[in-house]
Amino acid sequence: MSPRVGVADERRAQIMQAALACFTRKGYNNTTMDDIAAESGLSKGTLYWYFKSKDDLFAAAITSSVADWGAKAIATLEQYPTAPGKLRVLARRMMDLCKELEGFFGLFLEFWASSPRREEAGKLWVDLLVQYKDIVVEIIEEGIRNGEFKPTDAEQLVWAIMAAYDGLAAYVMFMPNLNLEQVSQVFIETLLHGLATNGSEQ
Amino acid sequence: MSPRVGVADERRAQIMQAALACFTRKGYNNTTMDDIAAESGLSKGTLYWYFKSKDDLFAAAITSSVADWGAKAIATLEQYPTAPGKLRVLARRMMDLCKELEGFFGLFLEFWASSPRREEAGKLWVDLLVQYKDIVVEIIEEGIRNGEFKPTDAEQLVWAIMAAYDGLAAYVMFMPNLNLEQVSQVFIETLLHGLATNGSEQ
Amino acid sequence: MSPRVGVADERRAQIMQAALACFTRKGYNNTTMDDIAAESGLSKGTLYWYFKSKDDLFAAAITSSVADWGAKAIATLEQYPTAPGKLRVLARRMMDLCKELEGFFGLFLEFWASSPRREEAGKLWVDLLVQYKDIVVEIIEEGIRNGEFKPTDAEQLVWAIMAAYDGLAAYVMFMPNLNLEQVSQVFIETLLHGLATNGSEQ
Amino acid sequence: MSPRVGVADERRAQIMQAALACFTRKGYNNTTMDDIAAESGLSKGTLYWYFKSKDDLFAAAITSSVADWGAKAIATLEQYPTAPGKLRVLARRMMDLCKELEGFFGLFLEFWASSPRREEAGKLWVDLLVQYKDIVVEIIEEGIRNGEFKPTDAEQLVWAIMAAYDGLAAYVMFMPNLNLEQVSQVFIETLLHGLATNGSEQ
DNA sequence: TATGAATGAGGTTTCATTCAT
DNA sequence: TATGAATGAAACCTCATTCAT
Repeated sequence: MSPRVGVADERRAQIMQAALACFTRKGYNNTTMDDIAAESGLSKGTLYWYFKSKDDLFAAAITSSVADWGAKAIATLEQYPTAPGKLRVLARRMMDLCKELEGFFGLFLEFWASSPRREEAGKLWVDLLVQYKDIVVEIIEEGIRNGEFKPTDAEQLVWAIMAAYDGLAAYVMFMPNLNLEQVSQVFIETLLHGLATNGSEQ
Repeated sequence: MSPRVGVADERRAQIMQAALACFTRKGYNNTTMDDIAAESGLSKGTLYWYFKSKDDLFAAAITSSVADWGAKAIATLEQYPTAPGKLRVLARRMMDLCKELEGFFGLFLEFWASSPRREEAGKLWVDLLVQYKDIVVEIIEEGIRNGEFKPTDAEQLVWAIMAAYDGLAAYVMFMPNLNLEQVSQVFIETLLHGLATNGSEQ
Repeated sequence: MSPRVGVADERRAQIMQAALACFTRKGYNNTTMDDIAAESGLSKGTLYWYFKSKDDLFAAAITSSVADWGAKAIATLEQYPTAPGKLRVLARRMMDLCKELEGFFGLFLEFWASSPRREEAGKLWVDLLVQYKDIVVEIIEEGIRNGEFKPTDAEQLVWAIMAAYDGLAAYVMFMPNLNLEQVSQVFIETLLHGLATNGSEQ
Repeated sequence: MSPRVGVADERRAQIMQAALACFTRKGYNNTTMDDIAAESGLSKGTLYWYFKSKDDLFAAAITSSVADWGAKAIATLEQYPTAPGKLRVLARRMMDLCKELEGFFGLFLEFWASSPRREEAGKLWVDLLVQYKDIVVEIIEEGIRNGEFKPTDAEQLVWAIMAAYDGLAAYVMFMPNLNLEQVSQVFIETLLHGLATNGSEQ
């Protein structure tokens, strides 16, 4: 009776995927709804059947994509017992993210800057950032409680760490030669060393 | 003939300043040439007399503005003898920059993402970044040579540090509550601690 | 087979009613087939099963509605013996119509003006107008034959009278304060006085 | 120095004229900005240089056109001494208007009905109507004061008269055979007779 | 019969750029 | 030099209509 159950979800996914491909390839402003229609193999009208506007489609696409990744990252962390171990893994995952999501940070910034209603547009990103920040803060504070790390204002530090990775994700867009793995490793090891309680090396 | 030169430069400066004001206020895409004409008190035609295109005007405006700052930063550093001291000062200057230049990183990213010829547009930023990177790398390597810092791949680390500050500059645009000073301080102290040779604290 | 007929007619009526509600509320162009689907509680596809096009649905809806009223009006007239009496009643009925049908004249005019095939669209209205005109002409000519009215070119006069009521129906749409009852009464009494044979007042 | 003084006004007039031609030919909704651009020999962009929107252009065009006529009509009236004489002239002028302005009433109704902001759109017409109404009311009340007409609620009567002419102007659009002159004459004479004080014929 | 997803032509508007003066 | 009128390509979005179930 309903062989078409989920057609709507499928279509939405199909459209968001096409949109993401176009957006990352050409940027938000340079991507036209026609581009997305062509990429998805659907008509422009259909795009508007599933999404209210270009803005709406963008937000949906970027959110779902980032959310997917977030879930995976958290799951992975569970298995690592020590705080430094967790941070190292997280760092590696973030590098992957930079490649997988290819410049989402820049993409979002473009969207945000171009949006006449920046306030609103910004919330989208703030929500995601805060969510991840909290996860990392918890790891560090746990490390502090365990005596692995020395007392530190974790919240502030995490903002800087996240900003570093977002910034690198952006850098790599126009500096493809940047060796993200090395950068990330040197960075995270320096930080871990800086966080370490004296005499303890992990 | 030569007195005219002054007029032309003045006009260019006048236009770039107006452009910068508009761009930072409304973003690259949302700023129209009409906006800039109105802000500068000149006519649209005049804008095109001094600048080839909107792209061109943007590049000129952002470059001159950032270059100004670069010179100042370097001059300041001279006076501080130790590497950690220099880094601390630099960090403080970078925070100021975030406020002064109000989200130039985001602005540039938007411009880059929106530009059909990204390659070209990216060069603008890469040049600036490399320039600053070299300065900071030199400081750190000096510290290593002095025995203040332990051996580290300075180049890689500096990319991460710069990315962090650029990222924070972007974050603060849509999270005005972010306390940049604290973030910067915790961040830089952790890094300095991580760089420090054992037993030595600065 | 025959029991189905009832269902079909019911559906048609249901749709026309919903259509009329939307059209009078928002005008012809501003009413979408989606609006009508929502108002009728049916799907858009169903609308097209019963009506060939938006044009078609409009014509059907407006015609059936006006036709209903026409029948009633004629029936009422029978009971009044004198020509002036009939005209007075007709005037009162026309005022009611203005309210009941809320600006059908304007609605039709919009439809007609928007229709790429005006010729065709116009016929719809001409047919209705001629039909009513003939009724009123007959009343006046009867009055003339009876000696109640002085000889007059009834046909021409009736066009003006009908135009007046249609025009008022339109006026009242954007001048809701217009007191239709008073306007109608002063108008009709002046006309009746103008038509009256000397010495006779009704 | 300014051979181009008045270029703006000239262009505006040129555009409004072209717009009016298109609007009366094809209706408001069926006229595209491309049509007007083609008709005026200008580019679409230029249309928007002089007028904020299609609505705006429509309002400007219709207002200026009707206003032109109004001035002429009033001037003509001065020369006729008696109230009936004035009304007869006015009637004749109104007939001319119907032809000259070819269905402005219908055009406006379409515009009004199609406008999402009807309130606002309606004001345009109300203002014009009230203006003319006052002129005619004044004529009739003068006639009453002179003893030419019997006491009557002039205001109400005039609304009906104006509605009749507007309605006729609309009728004639889809009934080109309607003999406006005769209709108008029979109508106005009947009204004048109805208004006349007993024993006086004009 | 009935649904609602899918279509795509076409509309209004914006805006970077040019050019006559 | 400077102006501002003029251009026109292109973008987003709507909506009457169709069609596979």
